[in-house]
Amino acid sequence: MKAPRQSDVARLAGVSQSAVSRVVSGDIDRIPAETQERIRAAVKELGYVPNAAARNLRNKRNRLLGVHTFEAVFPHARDDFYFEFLLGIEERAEEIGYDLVLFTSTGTSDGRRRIYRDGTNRLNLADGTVLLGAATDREELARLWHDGYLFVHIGRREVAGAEIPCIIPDYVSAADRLVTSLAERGHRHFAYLHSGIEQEAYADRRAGYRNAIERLGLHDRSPGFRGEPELTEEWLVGMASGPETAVVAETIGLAEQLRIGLAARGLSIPADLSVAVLEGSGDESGQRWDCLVVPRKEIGRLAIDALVARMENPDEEPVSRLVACELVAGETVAVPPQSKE
Amino acid sequence: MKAPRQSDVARLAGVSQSAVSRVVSGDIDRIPAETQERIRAAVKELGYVPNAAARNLRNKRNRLLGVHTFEAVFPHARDDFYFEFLLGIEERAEEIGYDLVLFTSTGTSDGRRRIYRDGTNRLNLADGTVLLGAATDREELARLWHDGYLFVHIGRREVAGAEIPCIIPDYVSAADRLVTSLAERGHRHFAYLHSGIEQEAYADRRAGYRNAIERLGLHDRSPGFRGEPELTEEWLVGMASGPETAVVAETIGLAEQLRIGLAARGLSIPADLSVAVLEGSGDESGQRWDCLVVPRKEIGRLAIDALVARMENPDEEPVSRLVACELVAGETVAVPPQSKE
DNA sequence: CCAGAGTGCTCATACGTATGAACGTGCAGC
DNA sequence: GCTGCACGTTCATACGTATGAGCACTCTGG
Repeated sequence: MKAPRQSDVARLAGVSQSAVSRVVSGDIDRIPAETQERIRAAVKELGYVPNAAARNLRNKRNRLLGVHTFEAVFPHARDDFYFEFLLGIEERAEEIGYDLVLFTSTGTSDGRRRIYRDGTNRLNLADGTVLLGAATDREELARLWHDGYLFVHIGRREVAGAEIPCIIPDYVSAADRLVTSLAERGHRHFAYLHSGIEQEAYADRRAGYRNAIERLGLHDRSPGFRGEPELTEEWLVGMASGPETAVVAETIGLAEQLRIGLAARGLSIPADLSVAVLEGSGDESGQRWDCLVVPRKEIGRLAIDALVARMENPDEEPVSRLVACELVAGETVAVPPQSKE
Repeated sequence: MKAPRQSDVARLAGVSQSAVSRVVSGDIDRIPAETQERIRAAVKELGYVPNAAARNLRNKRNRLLGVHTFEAVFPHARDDFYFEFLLGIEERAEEIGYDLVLFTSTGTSDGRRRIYRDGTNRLNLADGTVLLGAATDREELARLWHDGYLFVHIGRREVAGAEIPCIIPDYVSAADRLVTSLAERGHRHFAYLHSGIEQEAYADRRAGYRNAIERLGLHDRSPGFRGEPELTEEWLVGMASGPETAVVAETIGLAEQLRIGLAARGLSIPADLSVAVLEGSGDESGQRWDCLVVPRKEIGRLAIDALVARMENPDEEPVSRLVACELVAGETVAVPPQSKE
């Protein structure tokens, strides 16, 4: 009942274990067809299957790629957060013949997931790992980097003293282009709705926004820009009476709040105010916001490719990669109202 | 840059490799606290992390569980087919400290996935595997069984000469109870809408239906029951004029067709005909069918448990397990119309 | 008829870990 | 002062594979 080994096959075929190994793993330059046949027949008869652990130990290669998220995957997959990434990851892994390990064993009682648990790094079971998730633990990232472990991170992550290779949705450029296109439609006075989230992805949006505002000589009066995430009454009043004709919101949620707040004052989008969102809007059938599209599936695929590239070229400097985000038109941007011209 | 091994730690701590192994893996009965301290310090200093491959080779245990589907997972996950199963699988694996391997490398050009590819069985990378999917390949299942590989299948699968351990939604009982509850509301004449799918899960539904019909002495006139899956004009006519007051449909799709066919004749559900479906209806906001609920998440969890149980008790006979499905009331069942009494 | 090259295969070893057996030391008991 | 034992540690080995080096043999060309 025990799984047959190469030596069992060898005995049956009347050759040595190394001959079997050569045939099984394709190193057959000096093995005549007839012997190969004999060995293959024996392999088949015994139902021999290579032992992954042994191969691994010997080769340092697994054809196994890890996926680590700092929270459970599937619950979130449903709200589309991880979903498209996984789709791309799975698709690409399948194409190039790798299996995927979902690191689930690393869960702690508080629902977070750790890479290092009592000193063990489960990740090194895989040849390399794609990390993702909003709740990235920077300390662990730093340690992983210092250990020389092979990984890429989806989304930009800045960690002092470590050069994390990332696949980065280009929010800087997307935000810049979004503002630019609003300016082209005549908007000069902008406000920015700040989510309060302190994370690279949001810093990038803010940078892109600021870039465009300055480059084009536009005017900005943003409560969020100065760091207050809430839509206060005062702000809404200011917005209604002030010169602003366009608002750039970081999230759909903020935009929705804004719409409600405006409606309460008898103002509507986009007639009175144009609103664009720096986030993909999904397919939900509500308001069709002018927004951007993060090519998540593509990013998943690229992450796998980056990982494999690094595996094949261990000496090369790891490098991050920007991925462009498209802007999509919705129904929430128009030319500025005449009343404010 | 190379990862430190136990022997490196040992040298630094001034002990032998085996002492390190003992401390690292918790076999410390005869190692005094002071030595442990020294070793732990060395582990920390070098950033030692156990090599998973070597451990696996030595232990024959991986703490890796496989998930194999005969089609790509994620595309289908979205329509909820795999989703809840995966949710349960991930959840339970996390709870008991296992990682998951998604077998993606086994894809073939035709989109199907194979377990055995040029003789190699990738699955044995994991300690055991959960198999699922509509498109189960029975030959591979049989071979896997004969190879003595450890697995469980989600959903009943019958393969000649092999006793596949399955986690089975109890469609037999659910169908029986469904008919029973219809009978309790006064229905005596039934028809059954047959999907034409030849698979155990549907055979079970049919068996349960038939059981109840016979046990309760009810009347059945089912085109589907005799094997024709289509809703023909004749059948609809027969249904409208015949004595039937209740229809049991295998799928939501069939039920929808039926509703449209009836509407075209001016008949409505449930006023003229009660309809219940032997399938979960999901959350879509359309018609709220009387139907059953397959506890998918629970089944995913049970599959993991069954797998682990078999790992821990290799000698015990593998055994399949039935999981009860609840019936949920919708808006498509009523008492029989007076006109047909 | 010998040097040299090529062919078909095997030997031996390393990968990193876990663990039963064994070894040496110190100490208690008689 | 010898026996026996507990303690702390190391030895030696096995897990299954891949591969460079090496061996025996055959053939070719000069």
